[in-house]
Amino acid sequence: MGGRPDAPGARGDRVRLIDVARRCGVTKSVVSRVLNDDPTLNVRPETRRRIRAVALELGYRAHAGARALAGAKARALALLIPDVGNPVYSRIIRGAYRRARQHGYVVLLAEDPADDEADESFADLVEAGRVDGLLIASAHPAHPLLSSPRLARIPHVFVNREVPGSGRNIGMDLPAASAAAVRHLHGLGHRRIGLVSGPGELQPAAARERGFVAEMVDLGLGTDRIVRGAFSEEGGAAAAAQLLRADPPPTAVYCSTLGQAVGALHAIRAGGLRIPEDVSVVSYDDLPLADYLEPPLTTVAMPLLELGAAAVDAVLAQLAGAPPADVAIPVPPAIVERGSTRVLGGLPTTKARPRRP
Amino acid sequence: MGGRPDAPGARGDRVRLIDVARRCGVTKSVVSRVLNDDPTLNVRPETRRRIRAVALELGYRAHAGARALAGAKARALALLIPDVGNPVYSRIIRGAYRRARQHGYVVLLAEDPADDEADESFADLVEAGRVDGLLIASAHPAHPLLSSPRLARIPHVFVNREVPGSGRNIGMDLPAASAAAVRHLHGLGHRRIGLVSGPGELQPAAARERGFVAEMVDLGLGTDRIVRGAFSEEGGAAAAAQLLRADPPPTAVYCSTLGQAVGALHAIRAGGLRIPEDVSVVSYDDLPLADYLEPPLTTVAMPLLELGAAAVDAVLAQLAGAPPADVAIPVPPAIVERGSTRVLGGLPTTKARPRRP
DNA sequence: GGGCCGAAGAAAACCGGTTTCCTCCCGTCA
DNA sequence: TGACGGGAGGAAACCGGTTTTCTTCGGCCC
Repeated sequence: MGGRPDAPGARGDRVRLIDVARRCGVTKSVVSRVLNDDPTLNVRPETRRRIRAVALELGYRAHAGARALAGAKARALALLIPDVGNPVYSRIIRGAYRRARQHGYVVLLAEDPADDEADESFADLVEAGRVDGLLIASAHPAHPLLSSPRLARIPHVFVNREVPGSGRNIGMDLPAASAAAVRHLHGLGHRRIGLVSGPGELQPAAARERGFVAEMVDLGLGTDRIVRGAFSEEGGAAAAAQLLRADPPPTAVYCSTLGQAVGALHAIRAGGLRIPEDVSVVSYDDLPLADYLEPPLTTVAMPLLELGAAAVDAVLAQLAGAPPADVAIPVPPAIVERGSTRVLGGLPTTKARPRRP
Repeated sequence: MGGRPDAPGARGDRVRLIDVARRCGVTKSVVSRVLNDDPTLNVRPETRRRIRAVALELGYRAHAGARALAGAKARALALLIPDVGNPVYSRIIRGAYRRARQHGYVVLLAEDPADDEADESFADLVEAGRVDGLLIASAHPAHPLLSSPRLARIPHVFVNREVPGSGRNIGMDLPAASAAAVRHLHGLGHRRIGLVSGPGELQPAAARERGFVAEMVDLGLGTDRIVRGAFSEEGGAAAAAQLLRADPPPTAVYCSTLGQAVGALHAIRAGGLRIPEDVSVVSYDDLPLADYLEPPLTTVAMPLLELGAAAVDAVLAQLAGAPPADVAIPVPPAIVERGSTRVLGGLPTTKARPRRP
């Protein structure tokens, strides 16, 4: 062997495929195929072992750009969320991260501008070849991306807010969530149950509303106490205030988001009523914050980690060649009981018969 | 011109540099240099114009991987945040996004595991060549990355939580924030002011505490009402409860995070006291949620958008060859007055003094 | 009219992988 | 003994940019 002009850190001290190859006395093609588990490759187990060991020892990591360039996958997915300030997404994000990592993928989080900037953002990620697939959280129907033909060229799914007819929806059982809330309140003796719903054009708002209506009807209750408001504290406050103006007012309110519930608590109290003595409140979305509201809020917990994971699975399936398909998360919603609900007219301590007032 | 075997979408219908070049009748080197504003290039203005027009028309976008591979920059920065569920980061994120975009960069958000997985996460982003620089939000002193020699090889800054001595801190005027809160309370007549502080080893907690102490001393007030708790609702609740056990208890409390404030409101009420009649509460961090707490929370608003933008500027400066340097955001904190503070003994309705049960 | 110069662009090497197609060698079988 | 076959790995093209070096051409000067 004549000298060794190939110091490990020849350039920029990045460990390259060829560094591993040289150190093993093989060519880079073999190393590449071993590390990628190419089934068509024939090597001695000993060589395979050695390559793996050296790669590990040197801390080799493929250059994502080079890999993407060579026609292989970038091994990255983008998760587009509309508002990074909304903690609802944090659990979805975590679920997605973990599952992606298990598959050797990275999830890049991006805040989705959802306006005319959206195109730019999309181009930066997809058309620049940074990612292989897209998880789109909470796309509203007017989202510019949805009407762009460019979207069709990359595998993608919709999470947390369905796009009807897309055949790419990863959804939870939203109607079941509403039904659970209604049943819970009904079990506590409530009959006049109001709904703080979301904007009519948003699919998940509509789904929760449908579930609410269906369960109310099933229980033989009236469905006229429904007010729609924005998915925000303000929206919840306004909607709740309007519900309370009904005569007779509801004895219980179900809110479509935790943000709305925060606003509703505020409005109810502003109206001179107590929670839960005068009005019980249940909210969709279980978040840590619920524990620290006044009073702590009873919620419907959704399988968000599973949702994120399932979305990753679905995109990876598309990448593997499968046609897109809707996915329903089988985990059912669960009521998390806290202090904002109470047996109708019941004392804090008594056993109160919930069934027939 | 013999036929045209170069259909626009020769492969995978991606518009390549060479597609633009052919259509302009020049070579790709010229196109590349025009689009990157290479000052050493000599072309006719007409050619330059034509190239730009064609690139735009075709919607050309450079492949990030190819670009990174060719030794140029990937034009992406990673923003590592410890908890995507924490809305504090959302404004920093937005500030960073916007500034980065202005410079033609993309910000990739990643949740920083801050444990043994951190290495993997780092490797996935940095060593895979996906990003050119790192914005590290809220690194705590024991963060595995800080002790890794690999960090030194990539431009990076610390945001929102300083790493003493790193010379890479992008910081706000934390002591000024505390001072503003204290002055505000002092102006309302409060003298016994408590502090719900954060974990002692966290730099920002310490900074806020220092500012608090300094201002209290300046005003000739006692600084013995300081309790440290975790940066969480639980931590705030526990710390506030302990403050209230003092004799005499504080008439006002300043909390180091909004999460702690939520817990503190809870604990204060659980102790049978009213806000703001019995205890005034101010919190660091102004977030939309503050408006909807019971009562709406008076806060100290920090220049978070500016912080994110400044962090991007700093990393880009490092990329351009400048040595790393600490940066102080010049924008001062501002008090946002809401319902949780009141003149000491002031009486909207009554004078009530539940001081001694 | 030849030489020189600068403007305008062409050519080619290279980045670090992936992948397809070869080659070489050895054992086996006819 | 020679052809064959498969195991083990080598060689090279290619991905889409960037960057350095080279060429060509026209005009100007002497």
